[in-house]
Amino acid sequence: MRRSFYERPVLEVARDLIGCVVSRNGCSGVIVETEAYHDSEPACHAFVGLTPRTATLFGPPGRAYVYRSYGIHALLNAVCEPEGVGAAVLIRALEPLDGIDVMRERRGVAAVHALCSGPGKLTQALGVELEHNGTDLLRGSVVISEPIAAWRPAEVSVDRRIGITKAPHLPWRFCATGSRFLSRRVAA
DNA sequence: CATGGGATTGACT
DNA sequence: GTCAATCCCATGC
Repeated sequence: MRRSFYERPVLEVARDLIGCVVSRNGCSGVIVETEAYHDSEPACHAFVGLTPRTATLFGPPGRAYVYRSYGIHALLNAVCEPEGVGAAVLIRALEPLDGIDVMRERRGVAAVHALCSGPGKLTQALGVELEHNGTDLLRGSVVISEPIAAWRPAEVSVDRRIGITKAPHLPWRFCATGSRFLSRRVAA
């Protein structure tokens, strides 16, 4: 993946990340669900401006933005758009590829479709933690790479974002159409 | 310094 | 369907 891939409008990147591969220390999966966040809308953490928390979001594209959600889960994002713009793509679900037994151990569940079918689940399965905030997704310990040949990028479905109270109507969620590894079905 | 709100998940009715 | 766990950090006094 090139740096320029991320230095684009966050909605384009969110759609194009479907089918790409997230890897971390032997575990990997195909991205099947994403959501876009941008500092122009209130659901984005960067809406409040530049603070210690949002510094990564306003930083260079292609880095990981990892934060703690509900005091329990670490959520993984890919920072987008030029430096100075606060925008990122939340990685919401993966189709597991490699290291499935390690993922099972970390997650405490056996079913493959339950390993990475949610933003908090996939970080637990891959061992992504807050210490990865700000690391480079091109060459860090968490890497996103081009789609593999075996995985045919399906059609992409669009839906409203999940679990937010602000700007809930924006159609900024992207899913691999028909995937069995989503966090939720796409609304009809 | 005290308070309150989550980009969630799993357990339970 | 409901609900609590748990902690970072933004905000306000």
